[in-house]
Amino acid sequence: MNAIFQVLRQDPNSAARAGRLRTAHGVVETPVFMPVGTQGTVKCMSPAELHELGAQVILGNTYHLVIRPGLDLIQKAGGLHKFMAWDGPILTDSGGYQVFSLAKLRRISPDGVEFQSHVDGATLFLGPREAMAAQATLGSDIAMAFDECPHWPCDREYACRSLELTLQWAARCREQRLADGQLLFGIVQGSVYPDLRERAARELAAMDFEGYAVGGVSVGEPFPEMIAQVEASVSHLPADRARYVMGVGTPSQMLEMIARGVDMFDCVLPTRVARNGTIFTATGTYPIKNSRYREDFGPLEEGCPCYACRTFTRAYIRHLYRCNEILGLRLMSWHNLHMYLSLLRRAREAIVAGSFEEFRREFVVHYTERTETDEAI
RNA sequence: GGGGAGGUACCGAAGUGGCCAAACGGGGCAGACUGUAAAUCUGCUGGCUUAUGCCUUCAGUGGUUCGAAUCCACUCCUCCCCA
Repeated sequence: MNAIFQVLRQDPNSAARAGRLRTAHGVVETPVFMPVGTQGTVKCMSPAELHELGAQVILGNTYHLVIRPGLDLIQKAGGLHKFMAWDGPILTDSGGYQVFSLAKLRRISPDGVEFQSHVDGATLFLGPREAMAAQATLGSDIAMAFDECPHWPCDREYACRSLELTLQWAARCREQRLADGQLLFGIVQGSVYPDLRERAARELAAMDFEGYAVGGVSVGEPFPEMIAQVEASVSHLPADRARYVMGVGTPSQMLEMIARGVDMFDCVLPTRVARNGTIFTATGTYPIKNSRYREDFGPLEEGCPCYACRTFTRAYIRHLYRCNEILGLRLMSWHNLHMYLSLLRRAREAIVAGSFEEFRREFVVHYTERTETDEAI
């Protein structure tokens, strides 16, 4: 079979599965974590470094790239892959998330969303038609439907109206022509209402997308709420298509979702938090900027094989951070991405080996969302 | 020796009779960050402390005043110019 997505191994003790997603720029082995490269770059990391870290697919963002440098330029450059010199798969977000994050700068209508550019205030319109055309020009491997990501909390009435819009837009996106070989994913919304989630999943499934995403999570809700909405969505999505939870999450959150049948994740956490001086480890996060690491000559994480840990000490990286030295940001980003990417790689190996539940339980026991600082108190 | 400028919290620097435990920067300490308006943002930064609370501070000493970082006198110290 030449299916776009294949489930290669189903975990016997959970809904976890190991899969393979075929894209125009290569095969993606799932479950997978996709580093976020909003403006045509995963901040601090070169494509060569991303390959070395084992990144299989990265994100780009339609809204941001339309504003800067503009589609014309990227078209002249020969598409986003060539422009940014990344030859692997790229997934582009449609700009739907900016409907959420730039709420103060936008106005929603049935045809789309009018944004005021956060850069220069210029008016910009993005709807299903524009977002699809833009992503076709960018030439990403996976395009996302244009959706509205509602805030949390969100009353039922708004959630209903918002979902109505998202579903209409999804249908319009589906009708649009994309670039050759470009895959399109639909996005389940519905806020915290399981019946809305179910309806969204069923209607989107009927539209026959190449893959499905769960949106509208990690918008401030507590984790039990998040996982409930993921379950409510995923359980009604076709099993033979890739499932992608957008904007998630922490290491343990991802494992919990893998156990519920999720295949793909993206999150700014490892890279953003790195630039703000926080390190991810197998036991949780800790702020390297804290004074207690002043004279700590151990690695960022004991036993970690990444370049930053093999080569530099906490004391040194803390010093770089405090002096605003770029290398510090790079090394922290390097380590955090390595932590995320290797975790998902090992999760996949565990699924293939039939030991995912054991792997998940083992990890979660040692991993706490608390920081080492909390433990010390 | 003569003339001038100045000494404020960890540092720089405002403040020149009450609204001053003292602006603002920096530094320091901590926190946040989940489809990236983010190398960003928030809080604390004299002591005691729940405090619209008390105590100790604006070079030092003494004074004027109901009240002084702010006015006066003297002392100490720093810098600049002329000898």
